[in-house]
Amino acid sequence: MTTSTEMLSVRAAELYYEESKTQDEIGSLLGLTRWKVGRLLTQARELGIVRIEIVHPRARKLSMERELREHFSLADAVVVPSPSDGSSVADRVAEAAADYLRALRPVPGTLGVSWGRTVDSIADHLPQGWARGVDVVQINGGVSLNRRSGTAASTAVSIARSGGGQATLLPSPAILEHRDTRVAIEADRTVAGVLERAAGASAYLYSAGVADASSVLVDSGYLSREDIAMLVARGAVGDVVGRYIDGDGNIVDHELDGRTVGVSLEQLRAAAVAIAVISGESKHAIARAVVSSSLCSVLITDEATARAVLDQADFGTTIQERS
Amino acid sequence: MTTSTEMLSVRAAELYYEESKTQDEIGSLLGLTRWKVGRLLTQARELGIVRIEIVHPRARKLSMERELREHFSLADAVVVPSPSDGSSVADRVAEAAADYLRALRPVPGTLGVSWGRTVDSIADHLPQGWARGVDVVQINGGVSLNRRSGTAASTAVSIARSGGGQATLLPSPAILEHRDTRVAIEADRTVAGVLERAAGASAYLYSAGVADASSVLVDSGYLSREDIAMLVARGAVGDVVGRYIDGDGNIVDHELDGRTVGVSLEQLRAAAVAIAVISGESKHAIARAVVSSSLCSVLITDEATARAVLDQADFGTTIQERS
DNA sequence: GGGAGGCGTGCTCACATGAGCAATTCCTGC
DNA sequence: GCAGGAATTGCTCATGTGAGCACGCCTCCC
Repeated sequence: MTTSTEMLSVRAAELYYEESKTQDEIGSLLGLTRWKVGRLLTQARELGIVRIEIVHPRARKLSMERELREHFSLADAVVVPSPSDGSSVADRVAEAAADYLRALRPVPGTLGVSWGRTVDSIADHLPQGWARGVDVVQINGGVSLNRRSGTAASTAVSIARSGGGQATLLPSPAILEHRDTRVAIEADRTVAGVLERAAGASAYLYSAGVADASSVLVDSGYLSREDIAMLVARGAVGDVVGRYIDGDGNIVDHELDGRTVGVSLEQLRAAAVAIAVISGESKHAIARAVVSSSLCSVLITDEATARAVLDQADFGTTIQERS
Repeated sequence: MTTSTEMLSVRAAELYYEESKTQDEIGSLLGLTRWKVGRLLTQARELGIVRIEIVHPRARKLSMERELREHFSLADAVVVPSPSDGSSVADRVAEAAADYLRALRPVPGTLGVSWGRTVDSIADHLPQGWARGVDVVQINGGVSLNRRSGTAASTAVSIARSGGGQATLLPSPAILEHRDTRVAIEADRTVAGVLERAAGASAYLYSAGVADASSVLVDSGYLSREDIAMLVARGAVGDVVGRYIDGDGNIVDHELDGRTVGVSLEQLRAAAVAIAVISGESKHAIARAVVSSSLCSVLITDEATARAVLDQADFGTTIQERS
């Protein structure tokens, strides 16, 4: 019985979706009433006999977005499908982030941004005139120790320029050698002013880094490979605005954190709009940490990362990760 | 412009097919009229952004079936999708053939069948009582030279038994050594009677063989590897009811054909219902030959073979195959 | 044997949708 | 700058479709 119903479902689905016949026609063709055909089609869809797929580089996974919003009380989520061809996931996610910013309402008067490859790529994808009068503030210390210097600044400036506003840069290293220096520099009028602007931003945009030697913070000379190894040993999964956190979103090394300049994690958590853009195989752990510890109100990511985040959620948060 | 319309199509398709929202909900969501949304969806389907697929082992490719019917004036065609997993295509095609026979109307009073792996597999898939009172006649000489003997008989008997009718076997070798012997045996009252019944069958069911050393005719000792090599050299692509034909459906070796017992190709061509069941990579050429020379009125095959047959048709029949 | 409950079926009705058409806009060539 | 034509848009209307309901059948349990 079941098998013959299934066969009818298949035939009905073929006639309906491939031959675009009406349910009535299918009914008389298969000797069924049109309501029966309707039910068979519903069944075929439920059983997954009929698979409807949206294939487009800029398609999104709305069902996963909904799950993310619900599980983690996010204000919003954007999930980009993992590409079947080899094209770059990071690029597509950056594009989606640019789209999101562009459509963000209310338009933020001041946008706090971090820096790094991801944010830089988002800046590249923002078209000229994506907004009118969006000012940009850096929310963590810039890179300035080696050849890479200037990237952080150019990211912020580029976003501000295309958004028709002014960029305010944070004239400070990301991490200082002594806590006292950090306190001193933050007290400096210029820096204090920027941090104040940053604190008052109407939206934040940032990414997250992985806790390994490939980090931009290592690259820039702020941290050594040994520092990273130590952080990992203490449970760090990655960093957000230069601050290393563990799987539960807690600061791993308070001494290090005390030497780090910029917006605090508490400020991010309290923000109305905090957009985290995190993608890629290596960033699953840090994405989980960011989302589950409410560091963002909006997550923009790829399908694989979203699945990793949700899978953890399904098993409950009590299950510990094996290291 | 085009790109933004495309994006709207994608968004609309997502909301419609994944979120099952109504078109005017989508309209108000995207700030469009509901007619615009309808048009976007049509466009999305036409552009292939929305891909609807029917995934089921017993699904069929109705569009290819239609093409086959139209290109080759077939009464009917059945095309089974090529399985994505490793499961046997031959088996699925045999199952489809059994389904087809079962549903065939009017029910044939007498069914002429050939023998071989394919027909045997079809017999296996016919359920007990698939018809009431279908008599079966063999349409070509049986296997009788080696251990395999009996298969041909059992195929026919099995089909007849499950179809509630009697089997009439053709008590003759498939190929004789001398033409005169063939004439003599065909004149014999018993054999002549069977051939007459075969000629009067209301439907035929047969497969086709490849012209290579793996042929059942070689296996059974009727032909040597050298014979096959000679046939191939003369353009043979395979055999139908023991008769070797070239790409255009012509008998390759009239001398050999004169020694072959059974229904002639002309009889098959003239038949109202001649069901050819041909599947598998190696049988593309013979399938093309059978279909394009009208040896069957119904083709049952797999997707890949159907595509091969149709591709040839698209290029026109004038293009010669390179050997 | 008889009743209760569950399941499948056919139907009504309200809603969703596509075809076809007028109105508008946009473009193009003069 | 403007007329003509093509494309696009909003609409009417007929049709297609799914939700919900009533009926009958089957089964299971008393």
